[in-house]
Amino acid sequence: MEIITRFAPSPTGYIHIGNVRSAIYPYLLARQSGGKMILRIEDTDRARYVEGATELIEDTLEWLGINWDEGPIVGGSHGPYFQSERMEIYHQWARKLIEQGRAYADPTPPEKIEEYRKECNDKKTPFLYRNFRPTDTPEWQPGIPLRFKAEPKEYNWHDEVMGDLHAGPEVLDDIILIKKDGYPTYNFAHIVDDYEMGVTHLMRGAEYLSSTPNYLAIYEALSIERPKIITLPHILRSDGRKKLGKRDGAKSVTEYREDGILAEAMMNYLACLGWNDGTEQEIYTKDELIKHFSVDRIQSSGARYDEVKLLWLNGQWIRKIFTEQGAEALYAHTQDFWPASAKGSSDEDKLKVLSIIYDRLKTLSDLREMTDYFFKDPAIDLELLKNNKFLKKLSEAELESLLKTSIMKLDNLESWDADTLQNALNELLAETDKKPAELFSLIRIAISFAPFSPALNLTMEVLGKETTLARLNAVARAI
RNA sequence: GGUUCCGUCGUCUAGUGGUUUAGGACGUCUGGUUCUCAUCCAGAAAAUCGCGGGUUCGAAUCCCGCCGGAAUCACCA
Repeated sequence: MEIITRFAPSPTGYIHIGNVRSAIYPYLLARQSGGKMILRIEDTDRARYVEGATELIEDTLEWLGINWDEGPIVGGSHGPYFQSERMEIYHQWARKLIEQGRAYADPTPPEKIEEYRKECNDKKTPFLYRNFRPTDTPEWQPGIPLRFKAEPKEYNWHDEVMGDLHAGPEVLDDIILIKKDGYPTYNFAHIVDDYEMGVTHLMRGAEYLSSTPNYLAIYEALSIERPKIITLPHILRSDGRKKLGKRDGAKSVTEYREDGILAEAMMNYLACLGWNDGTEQEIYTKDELIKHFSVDRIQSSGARYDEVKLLWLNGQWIRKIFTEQGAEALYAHTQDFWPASAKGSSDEDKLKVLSIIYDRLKTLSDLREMTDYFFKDPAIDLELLKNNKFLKKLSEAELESLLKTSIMKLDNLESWDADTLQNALNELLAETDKKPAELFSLIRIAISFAPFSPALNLTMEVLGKETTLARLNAVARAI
């Protein structure tokens, strides 16, 4: 049987890291089985609709490398894929329920319902609408909401992640199927759509766990087979045990892209948050995830979101891409992350800088802070020199003479490559009788005035002879 | 409050009755890689397996109770 999964977001804003996983897992499952993944836009709440949100969702998925076989843009044989365009389908299924006496139009005004609710709260009894079911129900027509007529009983079902679940009759209620504006609720629409679209594996967050018995009742009343239910545990806030949501400052996935997180790292981190293949592997490519993913190894407990580990993984991926795919491959990801000073520089120059600095990057945006001195002369800060823990014991005269000796030595070099420079630096150590910590610190600070930089000979090579000597001279004069 | 789910190092996790002195990863700490920062390498600290009973020769693993946390209880999804 072909596996068909779906990701069904509502276009109410960006996709945040708390809920992308409900797109990643269905994708992995569909791809590994040669099945299909459907993207469906659940836009039945007109009040919460956000212009452009659909495009943002599509863009986010695309960035992550998640493509869909049916849905907006690509089309498909089960469309339309926007719920707002499927009204007639919902109404047909609704009429079926009415004919069977399993749904009724509810004329009760909202204020009255509030009263019922309050009454129950005051008496500290659970509020179940079916206890207040109106006796006299009109013909269903636009402007009146349609409710399911619950037949309370026990439900036992199997969840591929949570195992065998059970719920008593007290959770079954007369939930709204169609709102008074004619739009279906999620509760009804997703059941109809999943069935019509042939979804075989339903993956969704744990927040739907407690309403599942009500869904089961609808499948039953509609006499349709339900998909396998796969409940994904929550991703928790890093500072507590609460579900991570937008209100907790859950960042959008695109925000991480802007911060220089690689899509590969994002996918890797999220996929492994709450899932593992039982081995000790930590770094997974998308293809490896597709190959090794399995639903029965998804955790049933929530996992805390840990940005520090994401950062580590991102560093791993930066290095992995560089060493396995080459400097150019990594460079292709860096366009938006260079400092303003690099604007006029050639790709060739930036590639050279990247090649010696890449293993220091945690995020691509670190480039902005870490590479500025390659592209423009740094401001001379003598305090930085004089307060250095190795240099502060040297007098100004000594510093100046060391610089001049170094300049002379370097100026006489015939070629300017890393090996030649390392040799020259080693010779300088012997000639000046200084420790590496002293001489190298001096030169390093003088040419960069940065808190850190790549190996000295590499930095000098990339900077070039002219720039290196000019900066050393400037510092020698300033002392 | 009702209902439901969850509970192994600080965090993510391995573990499905004995090879477990509970393994790995992030983080932390220490040392090494001729300067810095990072990488990399080596090492350390870190979990009475939520608690209490039981079953068993033997339990993180099975059963019961309790405790703690979370989710949900909308004409939102």
